Amino acid sequence: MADDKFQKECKKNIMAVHDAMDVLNGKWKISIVASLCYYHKRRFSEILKDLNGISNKMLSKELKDLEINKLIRRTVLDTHPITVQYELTEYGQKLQSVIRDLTDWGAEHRKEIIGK
Amino acid sequence: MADDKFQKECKKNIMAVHDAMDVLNGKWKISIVASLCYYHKRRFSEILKDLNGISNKMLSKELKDLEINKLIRRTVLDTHPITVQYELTEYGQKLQSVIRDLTDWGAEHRKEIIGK
DNA sequence: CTGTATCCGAGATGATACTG
DNA sequence: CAGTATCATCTCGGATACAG
Repeated sequence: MADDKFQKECKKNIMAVHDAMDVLNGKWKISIVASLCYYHKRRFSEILKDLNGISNKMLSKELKDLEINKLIRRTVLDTHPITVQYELTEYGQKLQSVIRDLTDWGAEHRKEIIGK
Repeated sequence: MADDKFQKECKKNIMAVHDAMDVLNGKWKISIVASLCYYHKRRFSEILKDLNGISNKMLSKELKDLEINKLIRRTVLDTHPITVQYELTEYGQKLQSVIRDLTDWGAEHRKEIIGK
């Protein structure tokens, strides 16, 4: 029946969200994606400053995770000393609408919190 | 200069995202919101089934967190035995576009993964 | 500058049993 | 049915020092 179809649809959608969050878990990943989403190209030390409170160890680990999942691309630049540039892959860029929505919501949320 | 303004804008956006994720942290919160987003009204035991692998303890805790942050509303129904209904608040409903984007992305992501 | 290595504690999460 | 209580585990994540 139609109810059954609705159930399956919901279940599938919820699983999709869960799959997405599997890749984006952790305290910092989404913020990192956000940084690359807005700056487009960004260096290790720059991202370190973008995210208030993250340690270099965590940033290193999270970047590695994101790279493994093909969300970001890592490029070593031929400078002295070496610098490394990160950017979203075409695939990672598909998260832009998510980031923008979250930005809007987060900004509103901040107002709510401060308002109290 | 304009560059300065751009910087501030980026920083602000990244902070907004981080604020949003502060409320939505944890392995399950976004999936719970997704469940309520698609089902609109949902009972404790139903959500338990929606999210594959969550324990009742975690669900209880996450629901409490979400309620404290005014994202969901908890209603005790006068049935025998008692049943409890959860739903998004008007405020929580503002996350719908985030959820929908994540659903789309997650579905695509799943295809990518399975494709390998 | 961009990481890695190590140590450590706190909190997140899970399994199971239990209560109103 | 909707949780709580308890215990065990495991991962996250910070601090610090070090390396190429």
